[in-house]
Amino acid sequence: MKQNSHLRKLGDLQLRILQLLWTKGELPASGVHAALQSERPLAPTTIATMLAKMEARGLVAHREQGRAFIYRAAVDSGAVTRGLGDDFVQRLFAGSVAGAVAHLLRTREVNRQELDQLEKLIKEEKRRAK
Amino acid sequence: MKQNSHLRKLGDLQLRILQLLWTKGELPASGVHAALQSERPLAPTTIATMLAKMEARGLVAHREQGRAFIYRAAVDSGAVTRGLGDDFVQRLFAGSVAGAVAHLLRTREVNRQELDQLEKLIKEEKRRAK
DNA sequence: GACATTAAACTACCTTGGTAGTATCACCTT
DNA sequence: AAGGTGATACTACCAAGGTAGTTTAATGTC
Repeated sequence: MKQNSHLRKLGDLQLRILQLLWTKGELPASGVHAALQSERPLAPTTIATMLAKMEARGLVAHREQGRAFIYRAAVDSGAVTRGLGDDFVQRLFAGSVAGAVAHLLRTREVNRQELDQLEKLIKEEKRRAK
Repeated sequence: MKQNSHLRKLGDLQLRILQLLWTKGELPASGVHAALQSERPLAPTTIATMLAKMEARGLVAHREQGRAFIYRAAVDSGAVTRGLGDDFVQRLFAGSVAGAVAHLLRTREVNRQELDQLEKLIKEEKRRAK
């Protein structure tokens, strides 16, 4: 069993950067800055610093192309989502996935169509769980 | 609509203390320390400091009984769960509750019985959402 | 070759959760 | 009255996320 316990905590900016790299594949530091510019008007140095910290933590990696650093994600999207999901379920619902799901469904608006899809998903899971 | 955006972030210790107060109702600082002793062997001063910080943030409140401070939660359990849930859904699934639920169900073991209950819950939601 | 441009490295801060040592204060006991 | 005990107050630190200024290295341009 993979122990992704180290990616249970992730700051907002770090997560956004990872999400960006997951969709774009690779980006120079300046490209990350540019892409985030509209939603987060940060200084280029801020992005560079963050990337360096993230690399030290093993979240991203880079290669050099001339003088530019091209960054890419070094952790899997699924693993991160999984890790943060574990944290959520663990902290608030004592590890009960069903409890977490029930809370989400009960306290939020989910439209008809989505409910249908979820119902179908549950049927599949039942079949699989046998 | 209540905007509980301020309780979207909560440290582990802070959450544990709140959970304790929600179940116990009221506790002196020393009682909080005692109750958490086994799972977190922290100094009494650590608990006291944390409670003070939490009070400054409006998470708990206290009354004095003699020289003892009796603490109680100042925020609702539902509101906190809701806030942290919002954060989870927002950050990882762009606000899609169905997406979050689907991920949780797909990537984790949920036993037959729980799946049955969830199925029932979805039917209820459908009826309500009409 | 001097210079402007651009990207990154280095350095420094602020904030917050978490942790705890030391000081203090009120009360109880003798 | 003196001293012990229990509990909070005050103060200080550390680590990590986040933010950005200043410096340095490489590139292209005139």
